[in-house]
Amino acid sequence: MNIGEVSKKAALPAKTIRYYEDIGLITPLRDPNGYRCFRDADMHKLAFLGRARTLGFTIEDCRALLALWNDQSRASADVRSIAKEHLAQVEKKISDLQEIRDTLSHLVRECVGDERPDCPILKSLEKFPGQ
Amino acid sequence: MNIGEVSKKAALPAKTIRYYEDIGLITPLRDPNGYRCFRDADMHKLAFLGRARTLGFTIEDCRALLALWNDQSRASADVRSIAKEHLAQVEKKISDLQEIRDTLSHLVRECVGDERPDCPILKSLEKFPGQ
DNA sequence: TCTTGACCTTCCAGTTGCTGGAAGCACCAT
DNA sequence: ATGGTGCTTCCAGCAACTGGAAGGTCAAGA
Repeated sequence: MNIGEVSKKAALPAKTIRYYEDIGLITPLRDPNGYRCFRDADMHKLAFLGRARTLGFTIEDCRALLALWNDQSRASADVRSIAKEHLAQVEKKISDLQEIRDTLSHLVRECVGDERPDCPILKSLEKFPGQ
Repeated sequence: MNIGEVSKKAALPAKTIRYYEDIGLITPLRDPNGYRCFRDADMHKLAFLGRARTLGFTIEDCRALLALWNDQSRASADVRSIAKEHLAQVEKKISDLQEIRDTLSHLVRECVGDERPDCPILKSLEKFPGQ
């Protein structure tokens, strides 16, 4: 399989796939003409990567998960701890964003948004953080 | 005021303040010795920037907001539309993250996390996105 | 056979918003 | 004079790609 076909099947841009090769996440073979030649195992890895990335795992998380995936003797607990750690980060991010959303929607609600220059949003932004 | 004092008052790293000058968000004067010399107006702008950034506005948003802030004839509606747009992005991000959290916490709950190599998290990651 | 166009290659630079570090003045206290 | 802190500039790097240039390869059609 050439990169174009793989790109479609794995729903990843060709650029991204080449990048993943650059940083050593995958190692596709090469055809005599120099084209990358992807086997099923590569496809599998890319699908794995695509899924893990959409779940927000970092590239380094992905590298660790791939290693565990390839390790027949891995402990399920190792994988779980990576996922749990990541889950905690996601939850933190959600609550941070919720706080931001609340502040913003409060500001937007307060602002009549007309032609007058008087704007409560800008007024509020003048304040020091935490004040 | 030198950069150190400003850095403390505005709760922004000196590096960040220099960076903001580099990209033209602020233009502090200079003392004869070459040190940056911040006036109250600069402090104000930095406080504004700090607050807007903690609310997740991009630098370009901040540039636009600062311009509106300095524009006596601005319409409150212009500011409101930036804030609303940003609010929509924040809400989108929250719901994306919530979906991710749900998937992840489901996976983590499913996984017993023991010494055995059998791991439902890795199994699930094998699937193509959307399958 | 030639040409066209799609597809592939590599390499370099840019994105966002800083952050770290090196090398070198400036200033103040002892 | 010396030490320590604070200031300056500049260069490089982070994550995770993305865009674009310059060029090789392949299959189909005139």
